[in-house]
Order: sequence, then C-alpha cells, then structure tokens
Amino acid sequence: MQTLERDGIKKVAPSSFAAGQAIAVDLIAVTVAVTNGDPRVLTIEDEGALPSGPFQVGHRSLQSGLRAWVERQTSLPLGYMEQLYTFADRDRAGVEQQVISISYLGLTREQRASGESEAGWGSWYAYFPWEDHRIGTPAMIARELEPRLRDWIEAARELEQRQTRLQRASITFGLDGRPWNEDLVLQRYELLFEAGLIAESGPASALPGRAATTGGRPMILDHRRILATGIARLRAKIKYHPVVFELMPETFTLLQLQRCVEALAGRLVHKQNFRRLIEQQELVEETGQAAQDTGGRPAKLFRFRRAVFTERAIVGTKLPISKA
Amino acid sequence: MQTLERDGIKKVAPSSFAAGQAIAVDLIAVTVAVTNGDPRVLTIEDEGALPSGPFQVGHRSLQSGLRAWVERQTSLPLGYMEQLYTFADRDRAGVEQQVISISYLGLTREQRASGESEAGWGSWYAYFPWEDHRIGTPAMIARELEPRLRDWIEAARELEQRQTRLQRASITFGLDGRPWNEDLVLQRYELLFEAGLIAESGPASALPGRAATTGGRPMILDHRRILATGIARLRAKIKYHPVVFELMPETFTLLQLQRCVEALAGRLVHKQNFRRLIEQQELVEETGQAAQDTGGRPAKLFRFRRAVFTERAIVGTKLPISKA
DNA sequence: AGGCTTATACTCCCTGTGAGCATTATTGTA
DNA sequence: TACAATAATGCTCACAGGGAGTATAAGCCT
Repeated sequence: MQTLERDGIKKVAPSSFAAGQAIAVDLIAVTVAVTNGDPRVLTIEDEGALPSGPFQVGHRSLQSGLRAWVERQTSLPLGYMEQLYTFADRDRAGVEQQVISISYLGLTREQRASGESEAGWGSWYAYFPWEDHRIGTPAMIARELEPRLRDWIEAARELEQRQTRLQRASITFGLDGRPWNEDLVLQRYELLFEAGLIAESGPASALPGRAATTGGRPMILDHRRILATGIARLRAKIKYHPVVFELMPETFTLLQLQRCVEALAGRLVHKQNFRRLIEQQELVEETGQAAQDTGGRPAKLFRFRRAVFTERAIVGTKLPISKA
Repeated sequence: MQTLERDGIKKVAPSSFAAGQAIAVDLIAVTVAVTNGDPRVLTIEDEGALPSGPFQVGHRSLQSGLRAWVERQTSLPLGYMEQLYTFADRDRAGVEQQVISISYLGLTREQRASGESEAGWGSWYAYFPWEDHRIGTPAMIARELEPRLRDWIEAARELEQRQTRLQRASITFGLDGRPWNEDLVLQRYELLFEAGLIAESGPASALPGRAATTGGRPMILDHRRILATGIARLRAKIKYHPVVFELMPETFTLLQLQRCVEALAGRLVHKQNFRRLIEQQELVEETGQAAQDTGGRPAKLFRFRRAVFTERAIVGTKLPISKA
C-alpha cells in the first residue's frame, strides 16, 4: 500500500526545528481471526497483552517488520494488514526515553497457538463483554454498567457536565431507548475508562461507593484501548470493503460468511438481505460444490472473487448491518 | 482524541525482539484552508515542501507538538487535526539513522502567510491539476495524461499486466466512459508515479520517447504523496463528518458552504439537494442576518451548530457529492 | 410420515436522494 | 421603467437501495 520509492531526491533541511533526537519506536499488532463465531485476537502474556516489539533499523518497512514477526509467532500468513494509529502521548513515569507506538490491524484465517511467549488467542468479548449484542443486549449493561455510569453522571459537579456525560453515555451505550451503534467501540471504552469502570483506569478514579472494575478482562498499559481501536476500525471497514474474506477459509457457505460478519459486528443481520447484497455485488462465485454438514438443506459453497479488486474501485462495497 | 493516561501499570518485556534502537521521528503537517473557492495547503521552501520537523522529547504529545509548531508558523489556530499515516519505508541513501514520518491533516480558517522559512500557501490543484473537475474534466487529462498512460499500459510486457494497468488507469481516471471518482486521489498519484509521469518518479522510470514530467508542481521527497493522502482523506471525510465547518468563517451563506465543499471535492454539487441535506440534518442555524453582497437575492447567514457533536454520534453526517 | 433446520426465492414498502421546474428577491443596465 | 442577470428558496417526481416479511425447497432426525 504505502511503498513508493523515496530516494533520488535530496531532503531539504526542514527549518525552525531543533536537531533530531533519538526516540524508541514500538510496533503493536492487533491480529484478528474468527473461529466458529468467535472473534479472537492474538495475545501474549497469558492473554494480557498484545504482541509488540521494537522497530529495528534492519526492518525494510514497518509493515514487513511486523508481518514477519507475527507470521513467525503464529506460523500463519497474514492476509491483510493496515495501520491503525501512532501513539506518543504516554507519560510513563521513570522512563526517560520517549516511546512511539505504531499499531497495526492484521487479519488471518485460522489460529493455531504456537509456542513462543505464551502466545494464544483471546476472545474479543472477554475484553469487551458489553460489545456482543448477537443474542440481544448483554444483561451486564443494565445490571452492572448502567447504574455505575449513572453514578458517574451524577457525580459531575456542574449541570452542563452532567448533561454532557448523560448524552455521551446514552449515545454510546444506547440507553434511554437510543439505538445501539456497534461502531462506537472506542468511544465506549473511553467513556468507561473516564468513569473509572475499567481496571486500567487505576483505582484512584473509581467512585467511592462502588467497586471499580466490573468491565471485562484487562490488558497491560493501553493495549485494551488499542484493541478497541482495532475492533472499531474493523467493524466500520467490513461495511464498505470486502475484508471479511481475509478471515474466511478458501470456500464457505453464505451462512458461514454471515456468521463471521455477525461475530465481528456483534449483532445479527437479516439473512435474505445479506445474501442479496453479497450476490448482487458479485463478491463471490459458486464452487459448484455444496456443504453437507449444515444440518438442514445443503448449502452451496462459494469462494471469494478476488477479481473484484481489479474490476472496480473498491471504495464502495456494502454489507448490511441491520437488525435480524 | 488519543489522550488516556498510560501509567500505573508496569510494562512487561515483549518477548522475542531485540533491544530497542534509537530512531528519528519526523512530524509532517498537511494544513488546509479554503479561500474564495481555492483549497490551499501550507507550504515552506517556496511551495516545494510541507512543513515538518523532528518530534522532540519535550513535546507532550505528537498532536500538541505539531499543533504548536503550525500555529506559530501561521499565527492562526488549527481547528481540527487528525493523524494521517506513519511512514518508515524510505530507503534514503547515505543516511544511517532510520527516520519515521508521522503525518497529520489539519484544518484552519484563513491564511495569512507569516514570515518564517518562506511559509506560504499553495493551491492543491497546482500540485494535482487533474483533480479539479468543477468546470468539467480538465483538458490536460485527455491531452497530456491519457496518451502517456496508454503508452505506459502498452509498454507492459505481459498481457495480464497490460490489462491490470488499463483497468487501474480507467478506474482511477474515469477513462473509457467510467465515472470520475474524486476519492481516488492517492491511487491516481501512485499510478502516475509508477508510470513515470511525475517529477518525483525520477527520470529513470520515464518512457524513452516521452518527456517524463507533465503532471503538476512537484515537492521534495514524498511530500506530494503525503498531500495526496491528506486530500483523499479529507474528500472522504466531508461526506460523513461535519469537518467542512472548520474551514468556514463564523457565519456564512449556504452557497459559500457549498463552494467550500465543491472546492475540496473538486466537483460541483446540486444546489437544492445540498441545502436540503444540510438543513434536514440540522447542521446549521440561522443567525437572523443576511448577506447583502451576494449579487442576487440576499442569502441568509448561518452558523454551525456545534451542538450536533453532543446530540448524536457523529458517525453519519452526509454531504451530497453528486453532479451539478 | 412428521418435525426440525437451513437454504433460497420473491414481494412489499418506505426512505433517501438525484434531478428538474418554478418562484422570489435583489442588483445592474438598456 | 422595463428587463436581464444572479442568487435564494420552495416544491415535485421518480427511481434505487435496503429493511422486513412470506413462501417454498431440500436435507436430517426420530
């Protein structure tokens, strides 16, 4: 994607800045796979951290460095990879050298936990239990999150701040009859973080009366936040870009494809409309074979038509994310 | 936006990577303003480079570092700023230390070229003359680009490669009756780069018979490429997020707003539908006053309703980009 | 055979939106 | 003063996309 040559032209000194200073650069990977309806992310440290490591001068590029590392780690090829975000605003106490973290989102097909450093796959929804709405709104939202959020809202001193907090909470979590918006993963995490309902917030920010941590499995540092960024990006992306197929096996039934989308989006979709959209966009082609173990009428097997990438400008493929 | 605290938890050493190495980090800004229908970008070096400079340990965050620098440079506040992309895959000959470049897109209201380092504003369409379709498809596409692109297509050795090249060219430039897609700014630049029609490609890659450089004002290094990334991002973003208003004065008429959108998108929009969409989304409110110098019937003056940001999740504001 | 599950085909209806026509309110000009 | 030019603004129409439901087909299991 970002790989033009950049030599042959001499760089002009960029004025008005002091001379460069050495800064450490970290790469962090959000590597996603979906297995039987469960979206998972590649982790280390007993599912408590995302794989990461310093970018080295020897690496040809950011992507290749990370790609090589993940592929060695998982012994599977990364089909798709895109940059997520670059962070630098961490004020880590006691560390003199500033660290820049460049995060990437990668998609792969399967998972086979491979040896090194306690690598394994952790389910998205273990880290974000409020994000899975496939079988309805999770009970923990009304039971655990909402009352604590309302405490936090009321804890604001000024009226205006209370209103702002209430609005943010209702919009992001679909309170007070508002619709659920699955794309607001990061906003929800940030809200819970601010409200002190996330272990990573630290005990200081919790409200007196309540236990602080209620929401989901924590990760070190800001890794869960980076994961939230990755999930949000992926949920947004599957709606207009055929990246889902990077998570699918070579051939699949339309229902399998649908289940994969539903796993990522955390909500169910209308089956007939889903098929209509997939087929009318010619994203897939029949293999001629059929799956037999579907439990009902055998389903035709399809494969992704890679030709779509060259046929049209892929800046507009739509997947329906609506109610079931 | 990206500002959570990250202390309080000790970082676990991330396995299997060699120890960190010092790398230089550069910040690059694509700063955009629109003045009387002309989208401009803040430049230095006589409009030949984007403002940039090393990220320093003293900076609180990436954003704040860049923001402070640009505001000093232009003496105007940056309303909006978002990260564009982080590059590292440059193989600059003769430089031992690897450089990482983090690019940002910033929007501001006005331009008043201020003193330091030949700072000034350059028109987008001077760098990308094929991108302005407001008064129809630019003649230079058919006259200069298309024939050279066809040469490049034919120059491919294998049939398959010729087909791929042809498809890319027709999709990105709307050849052979295909529609123009204003979002493909980066793809177009990359295509021209590969085809050797861009000064930055270097003379080596040009085809023998033809003069290499025909397309647009060059910039140093990959700065024009970064600008293309910024334009593409902005053109995509105005369609679903109310960022245009960051480029507008406090009060404005709907036509002024429309002209601004058209300047960015490089194409005209249907006036009545534009107004309908703006108003039904309640993005603006009347000031009660009217502009008198409009040349025809006086237009009501509007101001942006900042409340929309808190009222709803801004993940779906639509601007119509269609034919006039 | 009857029930269960899944696949697949159609239909319906509403909204969003592209596109055009018509009218109103100004300024400049013959 | 009438008329042209320029904008602003109001309204209608038609069509496509997509949300949602009904109906039928084709397997499995008991």
